[in-house]
Amino acid sequence: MLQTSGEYDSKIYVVKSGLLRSYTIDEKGKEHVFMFAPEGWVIADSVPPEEPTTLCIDVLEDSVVQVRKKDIESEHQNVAPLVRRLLVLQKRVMMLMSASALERFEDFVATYPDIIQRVPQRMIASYLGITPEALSKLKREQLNN
Amino acid sequence: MLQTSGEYDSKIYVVKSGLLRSYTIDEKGKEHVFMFAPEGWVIADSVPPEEPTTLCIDVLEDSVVQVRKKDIESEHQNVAPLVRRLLVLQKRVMMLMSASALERFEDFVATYPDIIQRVPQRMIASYLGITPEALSKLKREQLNN
DNA sequence: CGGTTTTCTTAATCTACATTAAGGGAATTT
DNA sequence: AAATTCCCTTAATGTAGATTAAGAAAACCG
Repeated sequence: MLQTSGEYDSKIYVVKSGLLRSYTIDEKGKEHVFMFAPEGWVIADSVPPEEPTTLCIDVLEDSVVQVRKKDIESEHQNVAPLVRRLLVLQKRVMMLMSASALERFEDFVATYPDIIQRVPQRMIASYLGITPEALSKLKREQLNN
Repeated sequence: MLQTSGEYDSKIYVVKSGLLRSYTIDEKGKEHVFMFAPEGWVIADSVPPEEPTTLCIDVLEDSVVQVRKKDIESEHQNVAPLVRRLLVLQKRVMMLMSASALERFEDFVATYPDIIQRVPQRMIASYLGITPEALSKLKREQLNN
């Protein structure tokens, strides 16, 4: 566990190897996966460091992680990764609003084929915004067609 | 209409006055509002300028808009607005995944109280990811409780 | 190894929201 | 002012996915 919600002075985690995950826990105790971060990725809560975090970040595999301070100054040489991240989130929002669970699943498989092998189904379901039961049904229907 | 999907060399629009909107149109011809941008806001498609746009951007009120080139270099003095935008999208994704339509509506009203007055209900419904009919019902139930 | 825990699946029932259809009111056009 | 168009609402019915409950299969563990 690298970060729970409500903490201050949140960091940026650069994944050298392994697999990290960020998520929230709602009032009913249900987890909602925000993103997965395999090697080469960066994961962080976008809140400013002086505000309490909303995301939890934990480790799904043995990992080597570089912990970096949120320093607006030191980041300003490259906005490119931030814009890339914006595009990913833009697409995610549009998929959640306009695509069915099956379409979102197929897009996820196509976009992150390696992650499927490495995390439990229920976390993929959570990322897609559906229950593990619904995902299980989806996959069966996909096979029968 | 400032931008339709499929165009190249997309711009950044800085809203001096008035109200802009970005959205997609799906295969069934249905619009999905991605965001509203009143005065002081910036609106853009996050795709790199050499790739085709996915969003349409149009004008909901008479507006004064500054059109800016997407120049990674010229932007790099301030990453703060990009991080702020990331936080907005992070929250939007989590709301779409974990909150009911009513909760999303109440959050929208609390966060953007001025926008409600200025845009048709069906666009707010679209932003929330529901139909105008569902929003209409929601509001009635909200009054009766 | 057997026992416990976690993960995944199946199936029945339920519910939030979509779809379809219709009507009414306000604004705009002729 | 009649006609057209746009916007919002109501209500009936339909459906994707949630919930609940149960069992099977795999992973973990004493």
